[in-house]
Amino acid sequence: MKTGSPTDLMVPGIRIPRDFYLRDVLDVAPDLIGKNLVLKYKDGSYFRYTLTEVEAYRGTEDKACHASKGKTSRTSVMFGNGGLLYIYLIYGMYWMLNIVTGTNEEPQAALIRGIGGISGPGKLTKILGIDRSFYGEDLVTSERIWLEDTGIKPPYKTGPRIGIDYAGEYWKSVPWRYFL
DNA sequence: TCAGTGATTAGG
DNA sequence: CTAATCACTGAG
Repeated sequence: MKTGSPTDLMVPGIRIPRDFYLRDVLDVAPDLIGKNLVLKYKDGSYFRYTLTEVEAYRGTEDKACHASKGKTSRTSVMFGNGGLLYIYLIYGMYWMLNIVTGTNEEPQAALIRGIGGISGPGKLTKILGIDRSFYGEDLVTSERIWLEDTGIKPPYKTGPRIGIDYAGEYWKSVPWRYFL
């Protein structure tokens, strides 16, 4: 069994059900802080890391959200029900891990920016081995990746989202980044 | 500050 | 087909 950093709760919890993800991303994203991300590998080993940093991307209005350019083959999963993973490659090197939220035709997702002691969305997917093959994976039914609720709700801070200079002043400034 | 790196997208 | 873009990272 692989374990995380000393900051991890490292407490097994209960798999989070569908309803959790079907809410608005502005409710789900802060609720993700303190939840455990669990990965099970083919050799039987586990990762169980606490989510420490998350960003919300919300709807076609949000100029920072990939769905603002409409539904494409890449973003299609965001237009479905919550609980599935939206994965994409950025700068030719880094896979981004996003959790789709909301209900049908409400394109939303939460970007996972930090887990356990690992800070940075590109670094964590590299360490976890998350790639293209996780696109559309369902956190509610998957045998290799899911979220657990330990019942602990740590206090969190908020701030503007990172790396979205192209989105314009307003969308750049909304405090949709949540972190420990 | 800046290069690396390649999928995705819009446009011809 | 071409070219621009990019929810990042690590080196200097």
